[in-house]
Amino acid sequence: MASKKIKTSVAAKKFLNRGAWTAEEDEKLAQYVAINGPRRWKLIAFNSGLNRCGKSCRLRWLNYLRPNIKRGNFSDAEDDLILRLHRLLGNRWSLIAQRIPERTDNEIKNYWNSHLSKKSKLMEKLPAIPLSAAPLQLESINCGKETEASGEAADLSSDTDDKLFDFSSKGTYGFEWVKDFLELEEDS
DNA sequence: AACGAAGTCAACCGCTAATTT
DNA sequence: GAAATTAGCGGTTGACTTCGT
Repeated sequence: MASKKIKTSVAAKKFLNRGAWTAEEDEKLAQYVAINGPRRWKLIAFNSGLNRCGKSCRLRWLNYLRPNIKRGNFSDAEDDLILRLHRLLGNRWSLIAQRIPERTDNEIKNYWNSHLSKKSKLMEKLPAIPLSAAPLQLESINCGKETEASGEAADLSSDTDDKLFDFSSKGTYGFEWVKDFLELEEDS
């Protein structure tokens, strides 16, 4: 059954649009999601008249069309925060993104791969130099946004250091947990 | 000006987890 | 409880742009 399903899926894919989204497609998707909400992406893809798969629609919405997405250059504070979060969380891009307002996991991942991974390696070679010469400017980032994601990363809370990884008790963008982490880091 | 190398980033793929039936 | 469906994640690809020669 699975193989039949795969064959159907491959055949169907031949007729789906791929590649870059047009402004017209963006508009269709945005309109449909505004009315019906961002769920059941397969239905969204079908009902909105977009010749795209649901996965593609979801990605486009999450990374470009949804409100409150900041695009363009990363600030020094964001750089610094990403570097620190990556040291803490590794390649858990979605977790990192949840703590950097208005940035998507895909954008952060790309930014890390093209910019920060080099910077990070450089830092490792120069351990005496702190990650940032300036103190982390948490206030400069929009911290007021409490979201549904406050309970995410609960899986991490079962890790070795419960206090450090207990995100559930902090506001998603409160950054209190980051301060806790940085204090622990500095003490060691 | 022309060309190749390197960098960037939007989009896709495969997989797993979560949810629904 | 099992199967099917949906959502979400991280890695990778490939088109496009920029840079260096």
